[in-house]
Amino acid sequence: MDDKRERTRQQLVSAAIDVFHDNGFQNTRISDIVARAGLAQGTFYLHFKSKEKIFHHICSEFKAMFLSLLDRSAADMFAGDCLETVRSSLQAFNRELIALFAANYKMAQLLFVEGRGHGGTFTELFESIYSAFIEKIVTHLLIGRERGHIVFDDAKTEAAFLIGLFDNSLFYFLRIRNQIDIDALSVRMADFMLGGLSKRH
Amino acid sequence: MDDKRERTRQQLVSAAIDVFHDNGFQNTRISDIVARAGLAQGTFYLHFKSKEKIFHHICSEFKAMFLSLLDRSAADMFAGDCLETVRSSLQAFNRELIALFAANYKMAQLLFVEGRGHGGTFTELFESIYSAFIEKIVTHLLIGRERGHIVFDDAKTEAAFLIGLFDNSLFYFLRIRNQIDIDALSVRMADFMLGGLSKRH
Amino acid sequence: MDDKRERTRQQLVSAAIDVFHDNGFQNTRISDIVARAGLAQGTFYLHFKSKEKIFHHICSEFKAMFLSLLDRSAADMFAGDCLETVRSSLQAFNRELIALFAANYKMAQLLFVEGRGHGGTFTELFESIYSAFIEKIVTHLLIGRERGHIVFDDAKTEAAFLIGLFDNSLFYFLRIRNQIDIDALSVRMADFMLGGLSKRH
Amino acid sequence: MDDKRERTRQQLVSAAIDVFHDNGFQNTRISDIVARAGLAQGTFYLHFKSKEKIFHHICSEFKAMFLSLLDRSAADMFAGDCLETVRSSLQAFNRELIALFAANYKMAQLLFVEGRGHGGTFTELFESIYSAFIEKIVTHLLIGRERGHIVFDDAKTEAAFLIGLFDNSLFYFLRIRNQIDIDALSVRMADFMLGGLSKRH
DNA sequence: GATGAATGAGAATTCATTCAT
DNA sequence: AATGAATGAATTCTCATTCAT
Repeated sequence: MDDKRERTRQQLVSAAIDVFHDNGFQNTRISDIVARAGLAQGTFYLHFKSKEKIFHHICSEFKAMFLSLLDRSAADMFAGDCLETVRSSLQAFNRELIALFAANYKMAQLLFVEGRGHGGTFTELFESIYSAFIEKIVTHLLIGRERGHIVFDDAKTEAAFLIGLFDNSLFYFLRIRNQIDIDALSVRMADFMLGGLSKRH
Repeated sequence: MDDKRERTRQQLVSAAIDVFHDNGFQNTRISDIVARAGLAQGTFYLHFKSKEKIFHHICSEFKAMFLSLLDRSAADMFAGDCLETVRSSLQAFNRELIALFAANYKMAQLLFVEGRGHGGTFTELFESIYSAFIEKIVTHLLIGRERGHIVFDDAKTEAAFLIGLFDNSLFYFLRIRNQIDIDALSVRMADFMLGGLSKRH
Repeated sequence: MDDKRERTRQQLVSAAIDVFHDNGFQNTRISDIVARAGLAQGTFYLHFKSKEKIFHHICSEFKAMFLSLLDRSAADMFAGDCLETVRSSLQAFNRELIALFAANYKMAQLLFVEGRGHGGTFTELFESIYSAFIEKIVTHLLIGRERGHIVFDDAKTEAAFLIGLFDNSLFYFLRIRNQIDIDALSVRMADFMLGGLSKRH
Repeated sequence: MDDKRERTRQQLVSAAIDVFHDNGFQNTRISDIVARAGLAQGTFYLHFKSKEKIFHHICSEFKAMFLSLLDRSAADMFAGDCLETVRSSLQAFNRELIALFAANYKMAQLLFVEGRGHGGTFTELFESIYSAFIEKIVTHLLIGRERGHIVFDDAKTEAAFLIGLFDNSLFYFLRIRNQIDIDALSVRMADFMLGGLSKRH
């Protein structure tokens, strides 16, 4: 039955997420993955050609979810009629994004930590997701500026600000504090973002 | 002569910074370091016990510079009389911090990228520097709030925002854009930060 | 199959006994062992963590046989009714001991030669077996003295005499002469021992 | 001055005896020797070509003392007129031999432990001294038998008995008990030896 | 002669990958 | 498909020996 094959594969993936997260990609041995999955060494190679491939598979899964969320949900980030509409769409966007990261915390951390490394095998993957993020934010920032809600010179700089703010907060809450209040954070984050993007008075 | 020993050691450190930065910590072999330094394999072990130790040495060097800058320069970050004074001290602080990171770009990236990884040998080092950063920012945020310059609920959340903003911008400018206008960035960053921390109107 | 694993392990052990015996422990490289066993380098580490561990394993195996023989066979060494009974039990004991050493000549030599070295990793193992030997002999010497068959002041001194006599004879016959007449040697050894332990007249 | 050169050489030899004894030949590094001697690494090679050479030097020194003692002192071991004369010359011989070993305990142990190992670099040295010992004993045993003081079949077997008795007792007293009563031991040893070599009655 | 930093060959060890069962 | 023992290339690390000062 193909179900069985698929189940084994899923065991491998889920074990890999765990041990990659616990030990990092480089410190993880194939033997760690199969041990956690309760399978034999050789079984791994029936499903993935290498450690890189399974890591890629995991990251791609998250990348797909992430890009799909961006498309679906970023649409009216800064596009509202008045500032309060903008604020609430930004809150909503933040909330969805934070929720996605929180629900897939380990995958997200893997991609954003391991991928960021220099010379890593995953730089390409990371940069594709990072620039998609930047581009999407830039697009919406420009819309927001056009509508007069926000003010800035260089959209990419601001996008870098926003992404850093977002990324590091999740790092802080999920890894350092080990808990997160999604609603409160998305609201406060939206306020900070809008404050930062507002006209200086 | 002790000069000779010290010179060799410096060659190793500087070669290590380069190859760690180019290939990442894990992808670097001792043989890469000594090859870049133009020394023999065994020479490495005369100076450092392992790859971990030399990485630690490098990060500690940067950590020391970083903490000393924090102590020296963060003092009046939010402590001015009026908002404009605050703005200019924040700009000054940003400028110094960016300059430090830019001048020691490779070391900084090593610590903030490799150190962030899970299960890495350097998590502890990274977290010590990260929490020092958080604590320092928190202290000054509280002063700034007391003086009425800024507004917020939870200082640590705001600190995470600020650090993320800072860290990711440098990542973006130094690695993706490969150049940086320190003055412009420190000014814009200070504006965004103050905007984000201001009363919502 | 577990049989296969076990067979490989036995190949390693038996190859190790040979090369340790030929070259000595220190002069033996893991590569010598696997080469003799016709296996790959890595295979060694599937079964033993290090050269020390396999040596320990080998010595322990011999130690177990030795101690079991002591328990089984030393019982009435000096416990007979008359001197002639004592003589023949001593002969029997010698014969068994010599036979054990002859049958496991290489292991015995390893333990008694390599183990005796100072600062070696095996001093502890050797001394445990040496003192077990001493204690056992002492016990029986005391019985023999009680029954009036033998005469001496300090049992441990005499035990050291007997063990030296035994150990060095085997060394001489097995290594220097390269052959041994077990029956003749055990008889002559018993005579010498009883002569040495008898009342001076 | 050549005195200085000689003094440095002596420091090396004496340090080497100590560390060889503490760690065994193989576990001793040149760096251990020079560290103990308080000299620089390179200095070693001004005096000895290798670790083997200095070990050889040390053993040869002891070998010379040993062979000279054998020549000087074994002469009338079993040559006396009556058994009591034989007994006292044997005691005297034992006493001198034990004294030599006790005074040069570390050198003696080195030769008799390290040298005995298989495949060692020193097997030749050890065997030359061992067979000189055997030959000397055999010579005198034959004299003793001729004079009717002692009884045996094969002189080499008996020589192996005597040497083992001697060697192992010193091992026991010097290394295990860590003290030795030379007079008592030489007397008791002579008695045991003569008893063992006497006619069975 | 003495120094001690540098060398590099050689040995141990790890682990991704293969393959017979 | 699954197993897990075996493989061997790749890497770290040690230390006797050399050599410039």
